[in-house]
Amino acid sequence: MQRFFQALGDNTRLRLLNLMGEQEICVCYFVEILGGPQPRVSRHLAYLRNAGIVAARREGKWMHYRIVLPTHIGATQILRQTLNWLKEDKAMLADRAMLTKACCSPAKYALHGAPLPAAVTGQSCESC
Amino acid sequence: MQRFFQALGDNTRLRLLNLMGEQEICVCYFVEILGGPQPRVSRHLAYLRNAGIVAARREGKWMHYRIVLPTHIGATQILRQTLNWLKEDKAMLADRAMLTKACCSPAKYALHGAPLPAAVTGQSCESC
DNA sequence: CCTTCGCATACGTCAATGCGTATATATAAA
DNA sequence: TTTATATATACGCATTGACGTATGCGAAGG
Repeated sequence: MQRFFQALGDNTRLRLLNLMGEQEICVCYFVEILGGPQPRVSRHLAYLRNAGIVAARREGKWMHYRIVLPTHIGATQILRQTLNWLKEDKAMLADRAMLTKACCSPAKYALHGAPLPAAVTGQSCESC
Repeated sequence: MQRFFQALGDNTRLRLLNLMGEQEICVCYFVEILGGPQPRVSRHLAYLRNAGIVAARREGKWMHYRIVLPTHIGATQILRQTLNWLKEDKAMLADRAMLTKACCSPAKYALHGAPLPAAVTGQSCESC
């Protein structure tokens, strides 16, 4: 329980969770959107993994992360509430916007050949 | 937001919040029930105060702490959910039980003259 | 006053954690 | 098999935070 809240007590990890939301996301998108060096993203993902909040799936060279809802119902509700809270935050909204725009200019975000997240695949983008 | 979760990411602070619940509690009860040295309680209360989660009120020599619901509705819901989660925990339940029993044997808990918490005042205790 | 009591803070120490840089690992491509 | 790409981990460093002990501060009572 303590560990659960500690995992949520970091802005980078909150950004990662916000980007995952309901869907599975490739690590390369995290790196691109957060903007910092790649090991930072990887370390925070490992932290969330150790806390049991996310799970990883390998697909070729790429790793996809997704949120796994906790076994305890109370923790699940708190996690959902937290994700809803993140939706109201302006910076978090900007992050999600970048994820959507990635379908328009993958080259711009240096995502050459990276698999598109589920929400982007087959989705129309108004700025295209 | 980060700060909010960091404040919840410590077992001692969760115990303090659990004891406060809906009511105002005197610091001496925290010290007695948690069992450790007094500065530990005081420091964690200060942490919660700085995070804006609790507020203090002086009454003579005694300090009373209470939970203040955050201005943001989302944070309030998460805090409530957390308190409900604490209610299911066995150790937390034992803490609250000690608070109830305090009305039966204040001498046993070395609470000589300390003001009784609101929930205990005028409340009948089955073991008396 | 001066003491006592309840609580807060200062101090030093130690473990945990975040960071960037460098490097290891794993898969795919050439 | 060599090389490149995607991700993870190792390392050293700086910061945070939890701890116990000692001390300061405010309020009550002698």
